[in-house]
Amino acid sequence: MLVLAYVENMKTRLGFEAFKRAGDYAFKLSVTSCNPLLSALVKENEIGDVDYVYKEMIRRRVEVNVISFNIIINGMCKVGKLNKARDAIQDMKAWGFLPDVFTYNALINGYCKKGGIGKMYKADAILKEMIESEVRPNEITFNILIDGFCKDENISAAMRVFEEMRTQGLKPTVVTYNNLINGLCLEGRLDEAIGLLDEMVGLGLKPNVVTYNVLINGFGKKGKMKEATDLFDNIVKKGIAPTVITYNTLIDAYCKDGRMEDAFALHKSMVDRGIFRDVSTYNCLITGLCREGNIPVVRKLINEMINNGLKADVVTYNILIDAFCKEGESRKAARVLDEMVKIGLRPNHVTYNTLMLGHCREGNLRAALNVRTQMEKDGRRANVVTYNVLIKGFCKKGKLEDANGLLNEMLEKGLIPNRTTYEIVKEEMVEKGFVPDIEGHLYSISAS
DNA sequence: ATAGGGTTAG
Repeated sequence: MLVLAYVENMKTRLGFEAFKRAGDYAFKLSVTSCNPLLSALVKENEIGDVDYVYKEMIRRRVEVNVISFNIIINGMCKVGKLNKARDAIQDMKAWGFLPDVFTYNALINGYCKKGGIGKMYKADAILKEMIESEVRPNEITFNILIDGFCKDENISAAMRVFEEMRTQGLKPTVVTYNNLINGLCLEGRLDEAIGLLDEMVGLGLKPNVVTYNVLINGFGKKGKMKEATDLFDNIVKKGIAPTVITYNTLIDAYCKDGRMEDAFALHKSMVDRGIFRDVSTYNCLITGLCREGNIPVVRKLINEMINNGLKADVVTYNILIDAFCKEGESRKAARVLDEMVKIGLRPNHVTYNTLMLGHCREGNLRAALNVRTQMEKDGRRANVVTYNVLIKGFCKKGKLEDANGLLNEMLEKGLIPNRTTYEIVKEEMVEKGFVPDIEGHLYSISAS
């Protein structure tokens, strides 16, 4: 069977083409080749093609099974198409398949990852729905929830899920501990993170490279470079192979600490270890160099990156735009944005917001507003950061009425002000005697 | 032939 042969050889595109060529002869296709194809497409994030294969499987009357549905539902959840996932669950029921633990885990994971307010509440509701349908959650279900609460900066809720998991007789795994350690690290609670590391070792669980990566990241972010470096040395001593992420994490920490020589030493040693540097490696180094104003070496690095077969990505361009803006060269930054569009990269919210911030810092509100128009033409809607940048820009120019108008506009659009919004309004408006329409509203935000 | 964790920019 051609489709399966291609997919097994990691030639997903060819497998997909063979699927299309197979025509209407169902006997040529079976679930044993369609499911691996679906699975490969999901891994490559080709959700449009997943949708196509799914519809065609139904149309051609390929026999589908519960695994087909689970792969499709997981794919939709991974790209945040939660409503589509729910539709697929209706389809699977109509076909006589009941959702199982894979189906529910995919859906819970989708809600945990999608972000937005109340997402964990929804994830919790699905857990209840799952239990009511007599599908038992497994350790993966709990790991997903723990990670979700940690990313929601709700460690205490994550700890409660951790307890619940044990009550259910499920044993925590390395992933469970990694999630919790990461949550604590991101909150700067490093002592507690180390406490959990000891606890997991005490239980006979072996920390893996991810455990070390999250710890290195946690200590690095706090500027505790001695500890971060020791952890890195520990990995090697324990015979655990560092990955490109381990290197990137430590390189980034050195760069932020202004230790560019140490960062470049690591960058060099990656070659000796046979670890391929990726765009992130270069982006970390370029950020560090830009901060030092060392543009000649930035150029050299970009050339090296291209020679290694890597291409600058949106993040690379965002770094360069930010660097020009910080030098008071927003017009040059605008040209960098044009250049990225020319080579086929689509600017994201960060790109536009960064450039707008640069214009605002130079007091050029017109240019900032033009960028906003450009961003909306590009189909990127203004977000909270966009408004924060503009509101602060107008305040700095003494145009408090306009800033007040922007605040109202932001609320009308259903955007939720964040802590930065609150601080800008407090420092730039309220403390200067101007009372914005939504002052009371903002106080309730700052309280939460 | 199906699920969970780690790095970068405002």
